[in-house]
Amino acid sequence: MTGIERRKQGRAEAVNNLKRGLILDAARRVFERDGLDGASLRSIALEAGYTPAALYFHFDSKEAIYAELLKSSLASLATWVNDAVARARRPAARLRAAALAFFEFYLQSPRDLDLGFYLFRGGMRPKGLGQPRDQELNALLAAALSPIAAEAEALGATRKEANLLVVDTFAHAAGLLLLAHTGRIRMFGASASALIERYIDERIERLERPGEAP
Amino acid sequence: MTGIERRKQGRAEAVNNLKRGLILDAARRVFERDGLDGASLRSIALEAGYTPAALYFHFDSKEAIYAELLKSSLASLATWVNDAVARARRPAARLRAAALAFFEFYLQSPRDLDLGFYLFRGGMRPKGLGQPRDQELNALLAAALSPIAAEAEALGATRKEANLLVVDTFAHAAGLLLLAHTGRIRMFGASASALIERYIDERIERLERPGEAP
Amino acid sequence: MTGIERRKQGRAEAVNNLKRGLILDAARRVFERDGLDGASLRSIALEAGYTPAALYFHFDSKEAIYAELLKSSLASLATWVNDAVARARRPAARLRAAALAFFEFYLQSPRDLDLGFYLFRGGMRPKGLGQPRDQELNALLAAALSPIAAEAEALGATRKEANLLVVDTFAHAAGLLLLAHTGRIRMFGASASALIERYIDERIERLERPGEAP
Amino acid sequence: MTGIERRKQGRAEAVNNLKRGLILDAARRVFERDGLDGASLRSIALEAGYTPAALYFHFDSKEAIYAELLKSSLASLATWVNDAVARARRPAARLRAAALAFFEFYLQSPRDLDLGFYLFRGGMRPKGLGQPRDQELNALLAAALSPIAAEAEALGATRKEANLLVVDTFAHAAGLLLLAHTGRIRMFGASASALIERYIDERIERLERPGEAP
DNA sequence: TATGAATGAGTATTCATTCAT
DNA sequence: TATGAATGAATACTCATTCAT
Repeated sequence: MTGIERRKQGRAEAVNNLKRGLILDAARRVFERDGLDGASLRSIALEAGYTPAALYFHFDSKEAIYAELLKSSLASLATWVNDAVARARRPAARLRAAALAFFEFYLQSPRDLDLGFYLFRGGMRPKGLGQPRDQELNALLAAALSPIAAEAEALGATRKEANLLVVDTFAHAAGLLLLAHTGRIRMFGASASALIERYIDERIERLERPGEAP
Repeated sequence: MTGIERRKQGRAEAVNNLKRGLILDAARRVFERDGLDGASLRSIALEAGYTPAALYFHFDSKEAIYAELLKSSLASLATWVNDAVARARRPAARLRAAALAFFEFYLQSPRDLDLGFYLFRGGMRPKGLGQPRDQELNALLAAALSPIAAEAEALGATRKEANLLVVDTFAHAAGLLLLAHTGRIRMFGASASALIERYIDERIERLERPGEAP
Repeated sequence: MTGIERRKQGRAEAVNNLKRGLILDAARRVFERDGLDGASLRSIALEAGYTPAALYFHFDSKEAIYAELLKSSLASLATWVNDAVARARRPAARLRAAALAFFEFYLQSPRDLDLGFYLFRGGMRPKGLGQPRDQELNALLAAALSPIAAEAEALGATRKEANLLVVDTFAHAAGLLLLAHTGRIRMFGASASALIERYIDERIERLERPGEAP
Repeated sequence: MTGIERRKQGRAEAVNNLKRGLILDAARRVFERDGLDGASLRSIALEAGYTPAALYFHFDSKEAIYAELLKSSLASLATWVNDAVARARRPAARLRAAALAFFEFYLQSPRDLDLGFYLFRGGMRPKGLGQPRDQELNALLAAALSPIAAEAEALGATRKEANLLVVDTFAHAAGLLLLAHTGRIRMFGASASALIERYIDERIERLERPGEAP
């Protein structure tokens, strides 16, 4: 390949990625506007200024678009969590930061939560997004949560305890987010943020208290 | 209205309720068989031995059927929780029983969980099931969870603390159920039942430990 | 059922059959105009003055419409052949009449020939019109051809010889029709009608000539 | 044009023809694999290692590819028939060989028969493959069948009788092939090969019997 | 109370073809 | 010569809902 060709191809690839990105942006907007069920291939295409058929040059199927959206959502999540962790020093603070970052990411971005639930819903029904894709997304989620486990181990937890802490934290956060995003937490006069903080602090305290079972 | 007319009306209403019940049974079966997405009005009608149009004499819309299903699901939940509570004596045991019953109800009945999530999902998007219906369903959920609050107060918690306990328990259970029903809890080698028990026991222990903030 | 109800139902059924008939007529027109490939469900519906969705109340699928068309085409064929046979007296004349009627039916109605080929084409590919339907249609075709076999037996042929005569006649007629309807017979300066007549007459002559193998 | 230019052009043309051939090979494979309806331009292109658009540099349209395929199919047929004729000596045997070769070519190659029917089907509908192409293909078919006529004349038939024999033979063979390839000949417990042989032998016998009308 | 017929909007996906690069 | 992107029209079929009967 000559230099010119290389540059040409590079440019073409860049354009390509740009277009893919624009389509994904459109999908995000439609998704934001009409919810997951309203986000048909057709509406995504129109929002992006394309014919439905045109999307098939950039994505294999509607599900592929969803998967890509989820992937980038989970990537953002991971970045967000890692950034928060990086700003803290001591393990306890880092663990706390990771858990809170996870929670806050979804608290301020309901659509990402919807997407995440979509991933999970897929698992409820047999089809989902296809097994390989599913595993990839699971791995991304696990990666975003991994700092929690890592810092728990740094605080002296066993690998197993650390894993359980991840599960518990995820569960508690997910449940609170559900309540928060549907306005039902107000029914009880509670604040999701306050509750998740309290939950995490208790868990950390117990981790740090020596000579006690977790 | 004459006596005869009244009796006529009473009979008609009874028949009416019976038919509604049969339709709801059919809906439950379809829903169990095909999941939420596969449960079209058409398939519910056919399962019930009706034409789609006939259902509109008994329910205003497809959503109304869903709402009714949810209502009866929440009623079952309340019964289930109350029965569990009734089998225990001391407040701590009763609280424990209530929380575990809530969890177990949904653990063994994924379709009811789907319905519950559907209710909540409705809240995420603007439409939902209509505000009055929403409030009714919220009240039913709150009622099913009320024993938790009641027993917490019996253990000395303030009204506010009791409410927060309800929220926390609900959130933790919901999160774990999500993980359990999608098989993702296996990813972490954890058991949802064990985790919810541990969570509840800790909360109760803290409630009972005097002189400590919850 | 009361008399009134019976009459009501009878009327409803009549209307129903009428509408089915109108749709089939529309299908025939579209088919005539655009050929088999152009006869989409959509175009049939529009031609009939319906929305595509409406056709599904009268037919299960597009293929069901095709099958019905074929069925009625084969029924017409059978009637046509039987009528021709009935007008002749002696077996030889009846056989001749049957074979020529078969040929002429398709000679003057190219679209019915197309439909018939569609039935056959179905057999080439795995799918076809569904096996039960396929067998029903095969039976209709066989029935339309049955007078040929019957009269051959009346002329002294064995069952087996009679069957082979049917096959030969069908094949020769089908081949000539193909040539005729595509105008290719003119290439050879031949007349399909004359050729089929000659073919049949020879076969009959041989059947009648005693002491000779068929 | 200079010599160099001429050689350049010659080379370019050779490459061009080679590529056309490769595309046609791919088309044959796709066609064999997926049948006429499954053979989209897209799948042909992919099978050939091209993008769909690229095929338009080598063929005017999808129909043009089909036509080319047909052309080469008919050329194969002609070769096959001529080879068979060449192996026989006496006119009667040569005629017989030609007719049987025609039949056998299509008996063992259903896809070629499909293509042939496609050609003819085109004639049923107004469009077809375009008149000039149609005539070319007709001529190829006529050429493949010409030995039949030639040998018939060698046996003493007039030009006209010979032509009619070609038509009859073609028709009978085509009809039997239709029955054979759709499995319907089994319905009648008959064998296409046996029937075509018997038919040909009778015709030859009649040709040889002197003093009798054909 | 129930039906059967009908609508209109919608679904994802495929197709042959065109055109700027 | 070949590509990648795009089009526009088409495909069969499903959906919740309405309405005359």
